[in-house]
Amino acid sequence: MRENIFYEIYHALYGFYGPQFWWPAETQLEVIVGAILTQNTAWKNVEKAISNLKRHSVLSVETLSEIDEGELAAMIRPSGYYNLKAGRLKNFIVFLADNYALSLPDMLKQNAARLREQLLGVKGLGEETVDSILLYAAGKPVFVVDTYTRRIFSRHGLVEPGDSYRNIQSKFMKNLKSEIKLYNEYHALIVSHAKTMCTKQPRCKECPLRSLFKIKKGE
DNA sequence: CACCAGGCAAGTA
DNA sequence: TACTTGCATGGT
Repeated sequence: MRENIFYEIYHALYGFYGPQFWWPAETQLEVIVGAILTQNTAWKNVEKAISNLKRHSVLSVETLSEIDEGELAAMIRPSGYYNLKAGRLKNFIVFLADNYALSLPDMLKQNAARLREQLLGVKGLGEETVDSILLYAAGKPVFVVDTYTRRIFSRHGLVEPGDSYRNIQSKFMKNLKSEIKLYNEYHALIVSHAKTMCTKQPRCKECPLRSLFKIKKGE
């Protein structure tokens, strides 16, 4: 009895890259801030921005709620789209104040489906950002879909290129047990794979997925 | 020099 | 509904 392909890929990636220890952050707030700052942005630039926030001691709910948006924008400048993202961070803090009295623990205790809907209502938080918060900050069993997931899995014919976010997400969640650790590692492994192998050396001999697929022509 | 990176919202047809 | 565009820095 052969396990399904979603598990096979997971085990192949895990065996090759090992545990990823995600999310790279010290606190739950740092996960949330990082999730917003990394939107269409290299993580290395996000690290610089977060480092600035720590250096100025503004990586707390209270200080973020009080800091001037322009000053905040200046600090996160290295992460790009800094005016936009300063506004998005503020939008989140205002949401937290209005709905959870600025209590991050209270927010993270909320029912996953309800919290997802609430966060999607915050301007600047889309599906990937929200699901990253749910999984990596709140510890909810929610699978995170990103551009790498789309690229790799559509290339291998497991999802359609035009599939909606929710559609792709449900394919993973139907084929995998609802386990936080599994979802955590899987998404992180996809990112690691995409960064280290997939884009740089497509179909190279060392690819851990090589034996699992007959790669479609054209790429 | 061009291109991309752990997206999202708003505008257009 | 399905495209297109603006947002912006820093690395390759």
